[in-house]
Amino acid sequence: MIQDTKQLAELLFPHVTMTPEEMEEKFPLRNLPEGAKVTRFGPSPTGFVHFGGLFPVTVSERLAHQSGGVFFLRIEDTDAKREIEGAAEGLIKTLSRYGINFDEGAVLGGDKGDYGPYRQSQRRDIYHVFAKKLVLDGHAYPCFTSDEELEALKTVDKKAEIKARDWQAEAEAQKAQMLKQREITLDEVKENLEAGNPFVLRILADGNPEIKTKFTDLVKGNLEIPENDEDFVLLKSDGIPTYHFAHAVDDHLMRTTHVIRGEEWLPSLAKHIQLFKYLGFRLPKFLHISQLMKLDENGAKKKLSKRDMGANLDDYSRMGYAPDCVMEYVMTLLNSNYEEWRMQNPDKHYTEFPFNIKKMSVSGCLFDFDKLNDVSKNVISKMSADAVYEQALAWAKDNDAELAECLSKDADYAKSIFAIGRGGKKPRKDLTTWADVKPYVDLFYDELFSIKDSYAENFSKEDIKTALSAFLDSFNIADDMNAWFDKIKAIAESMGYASDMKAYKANPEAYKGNVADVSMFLRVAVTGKLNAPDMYTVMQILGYDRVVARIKAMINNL
RNA sequence: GGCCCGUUGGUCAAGCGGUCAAGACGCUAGCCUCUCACGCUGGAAACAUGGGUUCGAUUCCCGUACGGGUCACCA
Repeated sequence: MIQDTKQLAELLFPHVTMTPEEMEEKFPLRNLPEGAKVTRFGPSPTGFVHFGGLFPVTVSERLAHQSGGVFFLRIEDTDAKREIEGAAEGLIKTLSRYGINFDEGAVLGGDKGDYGPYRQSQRRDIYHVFAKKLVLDGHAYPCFTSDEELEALKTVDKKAEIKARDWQAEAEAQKAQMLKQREITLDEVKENLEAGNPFVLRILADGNPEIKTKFTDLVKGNLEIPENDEDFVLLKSDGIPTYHFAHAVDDHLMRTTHVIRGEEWLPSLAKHIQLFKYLGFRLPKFLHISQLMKLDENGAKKKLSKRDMGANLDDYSRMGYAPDCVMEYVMTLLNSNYEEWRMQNPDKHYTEFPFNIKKMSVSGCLFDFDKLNDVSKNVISKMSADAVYEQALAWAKDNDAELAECLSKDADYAKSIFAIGRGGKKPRKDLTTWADVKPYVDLFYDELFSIKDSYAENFSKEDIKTALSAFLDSFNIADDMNAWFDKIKAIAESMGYASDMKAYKANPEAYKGNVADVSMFLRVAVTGKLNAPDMYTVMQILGYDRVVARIKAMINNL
């Protein structure tokens, strides 16, 4: 180990002139009311927003905004190799559709806020200030790598070979290697530097894994964390920090109070605790959130991975799920008393729910489409006809041009369709996604209308024709619902069908059928389907001419 | 394999030493009803396992099994 850390630090970071103290002054503690939480979302711009990612994001957003704090966006673009062009913008737009908005950070159009820059790739100088301090304090050392070693890094896919690895041998080799690297001398450092050899900065870990320290995670509860003894990388050879180092520096300087992330970070927590300690930073609170699982072909639980259907948040938009519905589902999973609250507050927005960290699940959960569908159905049933119209139309414009055409040509007409059975205590729940709209409204549009269901064989065509003709003879669009239905009952009676369901059920043999059958004759002719919303209302919306035309067409085609 | 986390019906879950072990989704029987969509009343269905501690364990402790996560110059 090099004793003269001052000289080493100057050698490694001659360009760094600022001190950690100056950094502290530059990014002072936030002036926020007591209890206000500062949280962040720190995506790496490598793709779409993952459904599972919605968990930590939502918790972060809720906790910050519910407490009058700050929720900011930090782009963690420390891995240039994996970065995807435009991914950051895509993430922001997607989240915005889901009602997740940031107070500060790397928002669209540039940085906003006093704690930036908010892209890690632009914070290099800041990290180096603290890297230098760590070297100075004897907590970090350079590790030079040869070209061959660098080359090997590119070709070896450690992930792919994960099962075949000899873990023990590997660990021993690593340990030996680490010890050797620590023995580098000042002269060797100079030589390498002069030769232009790249190096990574490693932490000099003095932990003992045998020693476990107690740590309280706000979600997981009391944990036992073994001390870290692994000399993990702080700065990569390009001078950009790894996640661990960037996390410590950024969350400290940006004054994050609550670090909210997936539980896959739990194994790294020991490293982070150690780093905060070496840096002299106060540890923020941590919430490690359980993973969202999916059932694989073999019926085994698996982490919902990127390739799974339903992993990409944008998939839900395409499938026609409204963002509010997805968020409602997420809330039911995030807080176990959410559904109870919802029953008591059916009309409130989910942001009014008092989110409670204590009510968060400690174990992971399985994604359940049935539950999503149910939640979704309920959310849509409570929307206004106008809201349904607007969202359905927006979806149709992107996904179904024919439907979009129908809906947009007469907004009032479309809204009258969506108003059916809406607004009361027991609203209809026909729509789960916007993709359900077309088969639901098709009967109201001649260009979508067709006879989709057929009459059961046990009814004679003559009876059907007789009923349809009789209806046409007496049909008056101005009738109220009772008068309208009385006429149908009269037709039923005249044909030997029971007009009263109770009478029919008491003695079915006495009749050829009942008024429900007669209604069905009409329903198929008018709607093309065996099942449809209340027929009186349907006819009112369709109007006299179309009702008559469809019934006549049916009589002719039978 | 080491380390970490978890384990209540098919799924999400309440429970925090004494309960007939909530509720929701799904499934299911029936009622209501002009069909559907609602709504209503029921039903089947669970504390992984072995030891402790205790008058008493789903609840506390230890082990086992099972599940998950992680072990990069990725986050």
